[in-house]
Amino acid sequence: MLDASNETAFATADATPEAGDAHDDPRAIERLLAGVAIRRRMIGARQTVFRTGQPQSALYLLHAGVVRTSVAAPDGREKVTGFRLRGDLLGLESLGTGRHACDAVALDTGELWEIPLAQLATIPGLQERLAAALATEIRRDWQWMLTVATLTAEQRVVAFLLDLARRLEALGYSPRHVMLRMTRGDVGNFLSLQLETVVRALSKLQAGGLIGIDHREITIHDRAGLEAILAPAVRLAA
Amino acid sequence: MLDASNETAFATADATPEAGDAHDDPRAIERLLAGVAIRRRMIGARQTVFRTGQPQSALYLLHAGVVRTSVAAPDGREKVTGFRLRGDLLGLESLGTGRHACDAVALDTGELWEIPLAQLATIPGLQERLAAALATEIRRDWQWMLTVATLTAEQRVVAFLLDLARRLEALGYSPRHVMLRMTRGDVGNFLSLQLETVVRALSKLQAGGLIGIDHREITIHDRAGLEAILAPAVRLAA
DNA sequence: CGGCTATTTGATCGATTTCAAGAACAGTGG
DNA sequence: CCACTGTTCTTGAAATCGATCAAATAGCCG
Repeated sequence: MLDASNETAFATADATPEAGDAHDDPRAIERLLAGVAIRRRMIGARQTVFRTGQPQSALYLLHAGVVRTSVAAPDGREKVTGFRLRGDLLGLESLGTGRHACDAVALDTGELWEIPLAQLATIPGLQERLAAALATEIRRDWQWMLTVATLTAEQRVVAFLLDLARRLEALGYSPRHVMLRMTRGDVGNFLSLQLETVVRALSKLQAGGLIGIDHREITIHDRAGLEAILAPAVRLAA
Repeated sequence: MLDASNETAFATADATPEAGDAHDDPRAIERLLAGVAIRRRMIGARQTVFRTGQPQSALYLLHAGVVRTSVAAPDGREKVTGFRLRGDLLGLESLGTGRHACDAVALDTGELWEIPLAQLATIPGLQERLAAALATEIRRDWQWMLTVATLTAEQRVVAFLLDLARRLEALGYSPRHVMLRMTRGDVGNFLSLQLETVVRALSKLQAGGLIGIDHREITIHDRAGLEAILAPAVRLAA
């Protein structure tokens, strides 16, 4: 039978969609790449890793920095699909098409490890891990779809902060200090909110003493309080 | 080489997210399975193919019928992630976890081809195709996220109808007659709308002579007119 | 023939968007 | 080093689209 470890935890942590995938050790893929010819690429803020339509020649393992991925319609409508941190693979969504299917833009300076597509089949065990990484991305997307579709503006912002704090903590950073590398507009786009709504939600959380705001540096003062904001939805289960 | 037909068409047909993946011939995977030990499984309306948390032992190739996939939070909040038709693979999102990550429920009678996970590695060329299928699902999800996040209620309903019509046409059905196997509530959940909003949108389209409604059977009277409803967004590009 | 689910339409409400305007900040070049 | 310029952030006020509440009808299934 199933215990609470995976999917239940996944569901409980619904507001932080990636929680259930802790078994995807960020360093697992790095280990697989030992001895493989990898090109390192440094990247500066606002530089693009790749753009929609460009021929895809490699996957990129993000080794440092933060990258925003987004899809866009020809009329300019745009949707941020995620913010990628160290250990995340970029370009997975384009496998099988030959061309990139999204834009990937660095939000600060970073480092990418380039894995040529030609090498993929030659690395033992990588195929299975790639499939697993793709599946993880799908589950992540679905959890955010659920979050965006069912929570209020304030709850979404809280879910975003807690998710980011958790991911940063997993990478060894302080879970209390969340440095936003993206604009309020980016956050809003990701959460399907206007940037003013994000600002208001953050202001309200600050006014309530739950967080501190210093420009892009968010300090989490009351984690339990933040989680309580997500709880009303959870409590309905009782 | 790859011409512009893929991603460009993908972008232009943004309202019908799966348009760009026509190269994913539904029968391509069926061909790969020639000679492989496949168990067929018939399924009736409202029966579940699998549920979140169940051990995953196989992938399922949907050979007939329509299946609704959804994720849920413990408090009952639920999000429909897609409606699967003939040729779609079920269970991809769970690869690497050992347990199913969503619910899959048949909306009418259907037939599933069961591909045991143990067989996956033994079928030549399937690994690459699985990765491609997973990537296609990610792009599909992102396009719907974009659609839901940026279009009005009426536009979303139109996008849904056109997408379904296109997919059914690709399977050999009439592009004029869209048989909805799901409830208005299901459609609304998928589009992040209340069922009443879906009803009103459909009623308005019918009043405008664009479609005909006979319970779950939708007849598309004016395809160009429907596309024009999506056009205002597109026109902004000029 | 019930009993339940699904659909439809109307009326009202409200959370978020939209519009507006000022302030703070960051990057740039002189 | 500092002025300049454009971006980002913040807050207020008003408007709106879709949600919510309500109720009647119609199907469907057993």
